[in-house]
Amino acid sequence: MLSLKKYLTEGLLQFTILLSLIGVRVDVDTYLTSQLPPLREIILGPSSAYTQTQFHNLRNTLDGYGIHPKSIDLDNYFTARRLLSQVRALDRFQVPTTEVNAWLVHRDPEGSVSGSQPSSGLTLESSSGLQDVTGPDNGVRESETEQGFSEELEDLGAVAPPVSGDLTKEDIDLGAGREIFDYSHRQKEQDVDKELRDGGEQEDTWPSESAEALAPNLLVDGETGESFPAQFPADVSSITEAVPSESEPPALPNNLLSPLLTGTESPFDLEQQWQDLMSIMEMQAMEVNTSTSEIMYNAPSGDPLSTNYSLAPNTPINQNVSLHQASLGGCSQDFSLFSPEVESLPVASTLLPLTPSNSTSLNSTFGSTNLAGLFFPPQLNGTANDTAGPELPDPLGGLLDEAMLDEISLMDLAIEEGFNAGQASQLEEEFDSDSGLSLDSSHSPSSLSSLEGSTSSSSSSSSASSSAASSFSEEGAVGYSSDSETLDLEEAEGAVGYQPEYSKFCRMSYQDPSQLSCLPYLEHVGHNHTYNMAPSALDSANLPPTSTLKKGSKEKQADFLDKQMSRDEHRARAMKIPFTNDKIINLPVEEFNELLSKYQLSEAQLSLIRDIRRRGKNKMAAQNCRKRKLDTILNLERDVEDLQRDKARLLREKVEFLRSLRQMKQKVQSLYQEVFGRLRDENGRPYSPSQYALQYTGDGSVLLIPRTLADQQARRQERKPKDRRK
DNA sequence: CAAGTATGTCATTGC
DNA sequence: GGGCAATGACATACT
Repeated sequence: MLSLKKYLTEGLLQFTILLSLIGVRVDVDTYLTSQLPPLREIILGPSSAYTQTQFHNLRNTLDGYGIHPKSIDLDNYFTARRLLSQVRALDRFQVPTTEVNAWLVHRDPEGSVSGSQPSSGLTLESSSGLQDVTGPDNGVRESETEQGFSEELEDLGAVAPPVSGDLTKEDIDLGAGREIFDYSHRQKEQDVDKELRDGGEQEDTWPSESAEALAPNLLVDGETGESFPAQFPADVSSITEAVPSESEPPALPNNLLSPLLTGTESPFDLEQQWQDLMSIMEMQAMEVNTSTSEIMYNAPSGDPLSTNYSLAPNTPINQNVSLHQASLGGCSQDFSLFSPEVESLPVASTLLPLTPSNSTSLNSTFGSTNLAGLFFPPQLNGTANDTAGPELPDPLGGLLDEAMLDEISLMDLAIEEGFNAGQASQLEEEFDSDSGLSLDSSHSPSSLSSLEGSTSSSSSSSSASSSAASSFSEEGAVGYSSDSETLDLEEAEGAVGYQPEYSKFCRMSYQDPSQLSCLPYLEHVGHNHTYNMAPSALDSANLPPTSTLKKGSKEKQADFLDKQMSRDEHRARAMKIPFTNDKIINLPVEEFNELLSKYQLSEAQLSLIRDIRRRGKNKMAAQNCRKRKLDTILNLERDVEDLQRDKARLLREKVEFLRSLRQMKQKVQSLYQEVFGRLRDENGRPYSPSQYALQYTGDGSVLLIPRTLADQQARRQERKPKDRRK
């Protein structure tokens, strides 16, 4: 019955409306898809490389490479154990995870990143003394980790029941509704109607209430006055770390964010959002930078060298790696450090610079991963060694830079998606309200008015039985509850054996006679847009049943009914049509023809009867059509709300991801510093960070290699993704 | 009185 | 080809 055209039209309409209402494309899936793998790798898989590092066996290895055995004493041993346990703890780092598995994934067709094994340097061999965290253990860990995520997410309120499938369900509902108005659906609508009417004032106050509800979660930007989620600053801080704000704050946004920003059109004021974001970032830049530098270098906070150094590495990398490149799915070995498992997840990112997607590249990639190179990008090495002096430089600076760059790109995505503080908080509020899927969750005035409109159109009566009447009319999908003359008409028609109001109320009455049982509730429905019966019927209707009434009231009623009669009813009366308009309209064709044949009707009468029938049917069709339209709009509204809720939830999760990632990086960095700082050469002197660096290998061992070698490897690996990209 | 809304009606289309 | 449902467009009444 439904034509293809209609489906297409409605589908396109819905799609268009959805897009326009949402305003911006929700790329969170893409983001998550690309974002998740590294995290998972960090958490689940390759991170074992860290834990497998067997520092407690340093003595043996160091012996062979010229480090004096005496330099590794028991203290070092236990320290290494402690560090090792800390590193292992990274595996259980709590990173929110949800139904990300459901998101569309992309596989990066690009090959693996291969590299050469370090040929020299100190090897910190692994031994059986370390726990094996590979193999089955990973699975256990994964489940544990995910459980931890879930718990944390629940604590954060970031876990929402999947709402996927709603759209599909709605589509089905819509489809069915076009042919037969589902009774339960109507009942629901009508219940909602009732609620809305009962608590109409609530709806009006909703916005303010929601605003109040939002208040606790909001922070107000001191500069812009805009409010943003309380957790947002934490997120921004991670970004702030990545931004070399002290060196060239404006350059980064321009260079990094503009490519994507300009590439997408958003109804939101991106510029304003960016300004807000930058203000937030700048507010936090100072404290984060100083604290981070302190942690990273164990240097006095006042040490300008170390502080500057912590910032300096960011600049060249950020400039070299633009988001534009990242969006091309280019590889960066930096993340391969964390994510040898990336190839096991069909999620090669198109947005993040991490993708050793070839499954064979795991060992080679990871084995060749030059930790020092990661931590000391070439640009950094050159400058840092010169400027930072003998003091421990930032071996993790590069890693952090890259990762932070990702954060920037993610935030850029957030901005691109129209994510601003106000919106996020709003969405957050929506997300908190867990009842979005039900119809009554449509707080929007429009939906309210729509519901009211739908109700009033079908039953404008204010009597006590209005709900029942409305429900009935809704159910009948005709939209017209009949008038006050129902009883009279029934009795009048009863003489003829026809009950027009029944068929009028229950348009499908002749299809489903059982629905007639609901008719008595309609006695007091008090308006009349229906086609009245023939004059004779009307006359008779007004007399006998109301004989107990005063004559004046009867006349008044007659006048009232007269006024309530439709034009066609008047015409029918004028033309002395011998049966009711309801019969004319609602009778099946056969019965209708039969009825006509029973009377000797003039051509004018026949014409009028046909017109009445046509108009009457069309009137009901129009009402049905409008009701359908209304339902469609309501469903779309609900879909939009659902999508917005999903978006808010995903953005929240993104914030959590970033926060966890930042913490993890800081921890790795500090551990690296601690480990490196405790290494001693044969003379018992510490190694210079400017000359040596630690490098993890695929087998879990850690090498202490000269920095020059590390730089070479880093450069080599850096070139490969670029070449492949071309 | 203008604007918005609700409803009826007509014309058209497709089943 | 008639009957009919659906629907866009317009008219009208009402708020």
